Amino acid sequence: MQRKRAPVRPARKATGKASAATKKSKKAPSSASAAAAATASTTATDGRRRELVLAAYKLIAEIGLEELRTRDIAAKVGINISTLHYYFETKEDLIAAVVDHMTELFRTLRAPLPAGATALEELRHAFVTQAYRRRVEPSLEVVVQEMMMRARRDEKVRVRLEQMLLGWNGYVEALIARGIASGDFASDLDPKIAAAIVTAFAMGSNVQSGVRPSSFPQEAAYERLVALLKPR
Amino acid sequence: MQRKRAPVRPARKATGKASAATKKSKKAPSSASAAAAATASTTATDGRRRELVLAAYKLIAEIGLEELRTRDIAAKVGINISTLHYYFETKEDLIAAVVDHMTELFRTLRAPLPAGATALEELRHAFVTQAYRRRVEPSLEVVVQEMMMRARRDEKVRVRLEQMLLGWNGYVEALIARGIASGDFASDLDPKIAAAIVTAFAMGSNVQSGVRPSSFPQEAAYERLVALLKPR
DNA sequence: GTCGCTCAATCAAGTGATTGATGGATAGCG
DNA sequence: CGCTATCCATCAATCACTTGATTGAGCGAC
Repeated sequence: MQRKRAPVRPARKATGKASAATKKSKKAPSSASAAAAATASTTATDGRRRELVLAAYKLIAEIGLEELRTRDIAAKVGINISTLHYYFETKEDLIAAVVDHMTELFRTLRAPLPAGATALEELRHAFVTQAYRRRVEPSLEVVVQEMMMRARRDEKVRVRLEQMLLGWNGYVEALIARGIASGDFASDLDPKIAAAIVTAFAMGSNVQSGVRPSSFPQEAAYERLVALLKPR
Repeated sequence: MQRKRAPVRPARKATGKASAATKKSKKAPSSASAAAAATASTTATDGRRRELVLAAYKLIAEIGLEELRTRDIAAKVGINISTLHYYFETKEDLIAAVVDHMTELFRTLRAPLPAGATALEELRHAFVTQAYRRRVEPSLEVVVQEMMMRARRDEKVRVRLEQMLLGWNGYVEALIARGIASGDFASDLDPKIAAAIVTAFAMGSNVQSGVRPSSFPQEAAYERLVALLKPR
């Protein structure tokens, strides 16, 4: 974003272009080779990409995007900076890949939901899941918030984050709609609006907890909010 | 935070210490001279400090803390970098001053509240104020969010932000307590918990709106949330 | 004449990215 | 099978520029 220096020496430009073109098609064979090699694939090309993404993800959680350096990411993986640039053309690309990883975590990392749970139980469970994420993967909410900030200026990040938020709101919306139908939630609720309230609260609650973790009554507030949605 | 280089040449160390000591006492005469000189004070020492803080504040809103550079701040004011360092020993100090300015804006920038408003009207008005701030000072919410992120790693910022959040929550809490007493809000509400819900929602609502401004129903959600607090 | 304010010049440590080369695996050919 | 042509993954070295901070001097005012 601030580097973008024009190529100094136009030599080897053909090779450069070729490598760039190759890189695009490199994502494809990953799943294929993984399926074929089963166990040994973790050290291959796909493994390196993943290692870099994981290292960047952890570093962002530790020191923030503001102080994230490509050298530190490479060092954490134990490779040279040029090797990092072999897998990701720019720092920006790597960050976008981190957002993908983060989104995947956000989607899959959930506390187990008892089968046959009612809508009310499932909405309560959404909070349990939030606490669960904080316990087993405390980096996640930090990285999410860092990316929210970056989304303002980085288009790649914005697009991905928008999808994540839409998916999350959609899930909660469907859940509340189901709860209204079953009588768990007040019948005069608009599912979309109620979902906006719940997700905005959850997000702002995490932000405030980041600044004043001891004095913000996160659990009680969520519990009370869910209760407010019940029929009166 | 990442520079902190030890002084290269220990020469003029006494002067350095003296200037540092002088700087602390420099905040004091600002108000005194301002009161004395009335109009001409804006160009004096106090004016420069203020100019720098305002320039930094605007730059943070435009490009974010991640890409904030002291050179750009100085250039925006039209002065040299060393002059910036004459007023603020470190970048960190300047940022802390920006937080103070931001907090002051957050406190004072409010849509006019009709006299004799009920608690319910005043809570609604809090949302009107939020919209008002977005209109007359759109930078504010961006800077607040940027600072929230930085608070994790910058103690000076964290302390100031914590105070701001406590003040805000306290205001809403008192407001809700008053509303409960007057019958505007449900009697079974815990003011502290309800305030946490309202402020967390407001904050998360701003964050989501930053990423997906068009699709997030900010107004309707706030309106509905306030309605949920009414007696049933 | 000294005190507050300012700047040109410079420092030292970065900072993202590039280059050219190298060891090793794989494929192609006779 | 043996030999070479590619390609993949990697790195040391370096580029061109950035970045927060410092120094020492100049200038106007009181």
